[in-house]
Amino acid sequence: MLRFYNSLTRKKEDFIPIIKGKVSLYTCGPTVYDTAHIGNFRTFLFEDFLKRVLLARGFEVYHVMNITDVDDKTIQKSVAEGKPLSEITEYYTNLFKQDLSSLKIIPADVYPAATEHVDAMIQMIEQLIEKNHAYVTKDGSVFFSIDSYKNYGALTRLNMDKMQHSDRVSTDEYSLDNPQDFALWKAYKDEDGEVFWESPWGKGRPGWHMECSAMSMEYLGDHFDIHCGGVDNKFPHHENEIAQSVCAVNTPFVNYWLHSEFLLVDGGKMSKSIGNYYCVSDLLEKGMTSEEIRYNFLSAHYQTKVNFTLEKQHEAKRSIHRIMELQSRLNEIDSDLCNDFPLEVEQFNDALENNLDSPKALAVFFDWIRRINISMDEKTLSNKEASKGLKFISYFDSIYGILPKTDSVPQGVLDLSKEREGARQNKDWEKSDELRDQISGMGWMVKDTNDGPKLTPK
RNA sequence: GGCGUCGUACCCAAGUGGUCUAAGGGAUCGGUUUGCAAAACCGCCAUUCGCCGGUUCGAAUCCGGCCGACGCCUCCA
Repeated sequence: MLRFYNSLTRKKEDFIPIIKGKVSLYTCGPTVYDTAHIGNFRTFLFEDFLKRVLLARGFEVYHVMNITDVDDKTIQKSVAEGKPLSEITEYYTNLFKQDLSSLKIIPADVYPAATEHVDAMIQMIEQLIEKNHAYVTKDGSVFFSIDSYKNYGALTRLNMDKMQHSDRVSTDEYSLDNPQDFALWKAYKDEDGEVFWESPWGKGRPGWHMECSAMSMEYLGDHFDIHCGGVDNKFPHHENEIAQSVCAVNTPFVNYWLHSEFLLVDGGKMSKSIGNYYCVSDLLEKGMTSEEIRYNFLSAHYQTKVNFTLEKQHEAKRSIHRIMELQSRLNEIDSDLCNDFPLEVEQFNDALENNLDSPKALAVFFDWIRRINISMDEKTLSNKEASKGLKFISYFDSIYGILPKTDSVPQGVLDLSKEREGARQNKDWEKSDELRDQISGMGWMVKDTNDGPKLTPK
């Protein structure tokens, strides 16, 4: 039985989907005003892991990830660069999708963009006004009245009376019923340039939280299974989303809220000014592979902070190597075809089902690796067990996605290796070592085994 | 100021009342293997879980205090 830690109840709960065997999943996507950084991708990678576990446990998953393509930052950028909003957002949306695919993240079923769902948002805002949960201000903005929703603050348990106001509360909010009311619709201002939509309240654009409520409802229905995001989105984003959605349709909104913790870099929050700021492409350029990035993120539990440092690449590289080494050892055995898994798969699944305990599952997997290696060293591994092992590895990788595709050995390297074998037969060690260096220079390693040389990528 | 998360070996990191004299990975060291290296494989590596008290037959796990780190507090995953 799958169990998740539900942020809403602050308990680990059995996962029971609304419709048996099916899961409706909504994950907060990026604001496409700049390149997403690896902190963002920690969350997306956690969501990918969740999805892969759901799929592996036999659920049918319908996954929606929004693209926020209109907000202050996107508008600012489009004005600053003198380009239409859509040009900016399309550019960064494409970059985002490239990064997703380079990290081997399974794509969502839909990526709805906020700007394509403004009508649905307007409709929802009208419903809220009608039910007295929202009101129009003089300038033509619409605000949600948090006093109209008794359970406001349930997710984060914030005491609204004691909250210290940050100086970001702008002066034009003096007209609000409650200074903490949030915008559903923002009236047009000059700095918005060409960005506006017509609405019953005049020109303007939707507030940030609105898109997730309107789009999740459109694609997943009023009430769905899982909503994910980073912890920082609990407040205000998710809190506001709940308020809007519940008040608009009077049904429960989301059953399970899952939040992933922050990624720290060199012990602190990533920030451009400190310079500890990485994008996926930065890491790839530094020679880190997408598998190594996945390993680093997935070797910690999603609810703990991960401190990312470049030195961790080594650990990832060695661990991945170890798995691949076993895989290639097993591949050399004539294995009987069989559909079973080793016993350890049960513990492995238990760990995953227990709130996605990926480090624990990894530990089980590495325990199994040691057992099989010992058994192979003692030459007591049966063909059937070898076959089970290969199945286990591929099942493992269907969830972690950390084994790179193995390249076939280039002909040039094969030729050199053959030449080196000749030199070794003649005990011409000098020439042999020279050829080994040459092969190494081409990115391949030679291992001299009892069955002849084996070539592996470095 | 309010709310919250966390502190486990040299590093990373599970475990949240008994099977814990605490998984797993990396590094180091020792060994097997090897023409030699490299790689691979095996073994070793915390009587102890930030500190101090308490509850309990029993605590890394629960409670209180202290110290330390980090985050959120109106548009940052």
